[in-house]
Amino acid sequence: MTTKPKARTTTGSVDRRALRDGVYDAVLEMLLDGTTPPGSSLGIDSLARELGVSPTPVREALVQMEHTGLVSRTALKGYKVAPPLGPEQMTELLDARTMLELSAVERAAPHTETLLPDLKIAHAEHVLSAHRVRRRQQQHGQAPKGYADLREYFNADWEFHLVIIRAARNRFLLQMAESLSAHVHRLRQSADLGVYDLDQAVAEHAEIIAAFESRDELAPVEAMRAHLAGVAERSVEQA
Amino acid sequence: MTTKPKARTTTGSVDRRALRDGVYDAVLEMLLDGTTPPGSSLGIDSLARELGVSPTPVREALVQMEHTGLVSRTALKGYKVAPPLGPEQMTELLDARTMLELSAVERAAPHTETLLPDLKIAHAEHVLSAHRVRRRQQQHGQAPKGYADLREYFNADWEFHLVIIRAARNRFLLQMAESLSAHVHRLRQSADLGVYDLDQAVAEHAEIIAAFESRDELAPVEAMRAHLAGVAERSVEQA
DNA sequence: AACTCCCATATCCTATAGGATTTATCGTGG
DNA sequence: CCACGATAAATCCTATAGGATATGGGAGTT
Repeated sequence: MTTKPKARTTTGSVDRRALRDGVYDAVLEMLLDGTTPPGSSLGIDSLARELGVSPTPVREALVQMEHTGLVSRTALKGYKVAPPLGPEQMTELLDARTMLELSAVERAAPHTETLLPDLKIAHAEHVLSAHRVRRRQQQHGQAPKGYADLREYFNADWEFHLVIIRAARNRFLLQMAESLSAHVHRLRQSADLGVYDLDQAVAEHAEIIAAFESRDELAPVEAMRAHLAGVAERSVEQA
Repeated sequence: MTTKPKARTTTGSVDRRALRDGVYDAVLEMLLDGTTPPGSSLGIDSLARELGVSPTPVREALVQMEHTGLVSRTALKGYKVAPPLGPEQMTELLDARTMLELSAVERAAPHTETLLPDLKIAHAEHVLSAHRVRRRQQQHGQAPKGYADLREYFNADWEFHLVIIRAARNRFLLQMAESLSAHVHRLRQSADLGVYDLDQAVAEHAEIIAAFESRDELAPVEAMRAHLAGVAERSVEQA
């Protein structure tokens, strides 16, 4: 499996991506798939052999991933998959996310004119991927099990939020949001959501857009607050 | 040549610090001293030779430092010191910090009883280091030039804020704050503050403590807001 | 039977070497 | 005098090897 020689040299492409970025993506995919149980040790040369590279880029990718909280390192002992988020940690995550996104909406409101087109595009992508997931679910009976199917939907959903955060014109807020994104994804992975969540999320996103279109200063904040409250409710519902 | 490349093994402590952590601290110190001009390239094996280690731990330390924003990496080109914060970036930083710390104060208010002792200790340390800096300034005439003298004061000041943020009992907020700390330090380094700022900061911190002691829910938030507004005012005053 | 000590294996951490790429310098032509 | 191209040095990126350390199992003792 995955025994590709990687075509390492002289690809002539505009990639400009070092090997460590590719390793980072591979490990991230591996973690988000949920195949690796939490607490299992991530051996460096094990990953190196598995990916067909040397330990050095693997080490760098793990260092980069350390700050996301998905892996934890113990000096001279190695890396291991971080334990799953407990109930109180989940509450903390939702709380921090709410704080951050509400502030972002406040700061994005003055730029509603330039924000709305991008937001509508992101919403369309979200709706489309939701349709696709629903179609897939109807075909395969239920529970597509393969997380890769939902991956596209999650990205579209998160992209909707990112568009708003980008409109806040504050790179530190954006940095914080990206720092939280991995945890948000992992939280949703653990919560085996059903098909109803899709409809509700899409509807709440639509209300956020409507709130922005109303040109009311407070409406978007309230719409986002309602949406995140719904997300929190649906998340703890699983636990 | 202030480096001790030897005798790092089996110190008996529970730290278990690998070499890459030491390199990280060394590079951080180097950057915060302000001796390295922004935009200058940080050669990997240059640092390796300078610190007396191999390139591998240097590389890992730089990867770890990449996410703080103090250094920027271009694939296949190397690392360089990040450009200094422009005026709008400074505004963004203060804005993000205000948002974060006000939220932290709100969440810390319910735990005032356990918070106050630690806060008073941190405040005492802050006052002490302020005295020390003032004494030093009176001796050396003015402008201690050596940033290392102010380093202790900055840490004490920031520790005061960290105590409050820790009391918020939200590890993601704390993570965000630590992510911002490097930028805050660098901002203060560029702003060559005078002795009056010390008194004002100490006074405002004391008012924050008084606000917590008043057992009023809103008072601490307002006190922190006033403090951060003062910090912003004194920062832009330099530009 | 339970505990301690010791050793073998696996892994991490650091150092060194080689291939690929970028940047600087120098010479030549317009 | 300026622009352009080729060569050379420096640097980055990756691979491999060796020393140091933690973990697991077995023998011996109480």
